[in-house]
Amino acid sequence: MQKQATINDVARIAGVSKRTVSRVINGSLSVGDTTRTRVEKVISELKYSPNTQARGLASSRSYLLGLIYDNPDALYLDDVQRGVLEVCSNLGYELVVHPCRYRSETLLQDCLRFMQRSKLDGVIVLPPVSESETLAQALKESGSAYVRLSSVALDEAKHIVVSDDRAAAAEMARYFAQLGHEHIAFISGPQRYKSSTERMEGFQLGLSAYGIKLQPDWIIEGNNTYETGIECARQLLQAEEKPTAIFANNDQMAAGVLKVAHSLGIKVPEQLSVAGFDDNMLASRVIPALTTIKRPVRQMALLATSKLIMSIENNDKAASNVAAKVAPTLVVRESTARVAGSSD
Amino acid sequence: MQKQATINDVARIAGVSKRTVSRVINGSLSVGDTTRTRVEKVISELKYSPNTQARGLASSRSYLLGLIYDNPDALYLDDVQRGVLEVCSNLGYELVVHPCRYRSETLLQDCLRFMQRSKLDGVIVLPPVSESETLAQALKESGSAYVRLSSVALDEAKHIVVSDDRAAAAEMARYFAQLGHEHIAFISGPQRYKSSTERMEGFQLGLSAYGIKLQPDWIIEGNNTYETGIECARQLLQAEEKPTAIFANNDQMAAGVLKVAHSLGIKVPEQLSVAGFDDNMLASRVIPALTTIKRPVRQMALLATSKLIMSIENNDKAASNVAAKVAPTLVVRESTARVAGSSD
DNA sequence: AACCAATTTGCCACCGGTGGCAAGTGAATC
DNA sequence: GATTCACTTGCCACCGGTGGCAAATTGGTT
Repeated sequence: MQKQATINDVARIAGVSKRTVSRVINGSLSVGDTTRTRVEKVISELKYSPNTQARGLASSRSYLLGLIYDNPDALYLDDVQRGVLEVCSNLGYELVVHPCRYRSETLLQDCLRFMQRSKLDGVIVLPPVSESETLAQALKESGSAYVRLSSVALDEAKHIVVSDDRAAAAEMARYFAQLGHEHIAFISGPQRYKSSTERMEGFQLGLSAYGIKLQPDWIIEGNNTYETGIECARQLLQAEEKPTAIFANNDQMAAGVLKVAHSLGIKVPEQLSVAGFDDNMLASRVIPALTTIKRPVRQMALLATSKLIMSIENNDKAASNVAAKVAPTLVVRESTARVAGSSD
Repeated sequence: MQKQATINDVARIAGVSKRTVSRVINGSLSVGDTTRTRVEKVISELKYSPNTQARGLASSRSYLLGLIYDNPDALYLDDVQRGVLEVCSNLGYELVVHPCRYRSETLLQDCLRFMQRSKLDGVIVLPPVSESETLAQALKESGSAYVRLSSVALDEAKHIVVSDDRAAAAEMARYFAQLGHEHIAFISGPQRYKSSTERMEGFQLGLSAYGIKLQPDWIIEGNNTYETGIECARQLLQAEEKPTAIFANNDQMAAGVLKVAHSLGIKVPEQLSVAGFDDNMLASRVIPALTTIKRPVRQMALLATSKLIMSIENNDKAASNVAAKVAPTLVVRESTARVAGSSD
């Protein structure tokens, strides 16, 4: 357990003051070339690396980012995290993960406390927590850097990355319509989340362009889990009159639909078309592989992190200039087909 | 952006010295009851919470734990992370995640640098990085607290949580044998990882108890991904002579087997039994649902984190006393059946 | 040679806590 | 009433950096 070299050691050996060493570390302009070289040499010889806590204490920077989320799908979280970490490690930041309860009364306290306890330089907020305007407001007021991921443009460009779920859902509608489906059901996510309502509205809008209307009893609300996907699918598929196509708010629930269809002996896609939303790993693993909407999660994470770091490093304009919107795309696989008995 | 209360504010208002406030915060015994109460009142009125950086600087504690891993399965990582976070948030720690490259030359530097840069109090190391003895050695020498997750007991009890994958694989062997299978193939993980060899050896050992021997050309090495699962399954199932059962080193590869079997028109489990290892979310989603081995990942994470925090808080004996071993268990679902044509 | 501005460098206070030790307090003991 | 001792409390230095400002150096002008 050898002791860590300090800035004083470097200063002493290089024969300069610690203030100068500090300047070298922080890439200050006003350091003579010879001095800089000498100091850098000593730094690398001593394998010196500055104490982040001391640095943070003095400069109120921690090089720590936070990721705030509430019980996300494991696959989604993993994608996001990978993306964020990629940028972080390139730019010298570390990532602290922080689950929380969106619906808790103490969400605000909890998140703010988290930020100040760990002295984070900024946070990335995932849905559905990102939909909380009170949290966003509190973050803004506390002067923290933050970026939200969302399905709706809720904030200024520098604070948000949005995916146009509405348009994507409309595209799925168009695809269904073109396959000749008219009896279509939708398994929605919790209606209290914007991402759910966006997708539903987009889907309805898309269908209406073809004169198709979702019957109210063919809109069922799940909570985005596999289990509720199963429940909703049972309701739909055990009824007298069955839809020929089901669009689920995410891949997990779509997988549930496949399971129920299989257990009822309903052939997918011959008798029933099924589609999901996300295009996560599950979508390609199941049989038949799911037609779905690919959300560019990783890309959103990259954008969000870039924005965040730019706004931390006091370059808000640059942060605003990073693209703030991404477009999910339709991915056609095996779970959808032309409606039985229709020609094109 | 209101200013944060400091220890001095609390001290002034409570009419005590900051040293006393510090004592209250740290739960020191030698503080009078009346004083303590008064200070606590002020603390909560001011919503004071100590600055972790300053605290860390003075006491060399950061209340930050690290999670070190290399490209794990998303589902595995999520399970671990949830478990770790559960303990963390109860005990006032935060978690910093740190992916790294196991096979990189700079693994050691990278990890040590990570630890000292962020002044972590301790780290949890996941397989396969946990199998690196040089890293473990370096951690020990640097005096850092650490706990490894592994399939083999590589370290002292206080530094490790192991799952007995060998025994679990043997149990799968027994199960296969009892179903009457004799023509059995195994899709292994990368042989450079102990977790892979443990499972393979356990499986072989288990089979040998029934006089069954794995033919060399029915042992194929994948790399634990779905894609290699598919490749390996093709090799096995397109051959002249096919196995009646395939055991894959993990669920991802088992899912690949299901996909290939389906595309070749081989019925699972009627013509082919398939089993995986992990029991992650995927296992129950696929059709037919996978028979597999449930690894108590979350439990391992909980144990590891408890151990880690105990050993940080200087109670190594207690850390050693926390159970260090967990037993994965067989979960029978729909993908396995008695071999065709056999009675029991 | 004297002067000046621009550039480099150093000094010292400070960030917000903790640790060691001394001082103060009150009750018990003689 | 004086002495002792255990228990509380306060003082001050220190952790390892950064920021503001002054000092020193540099080189170009007049």
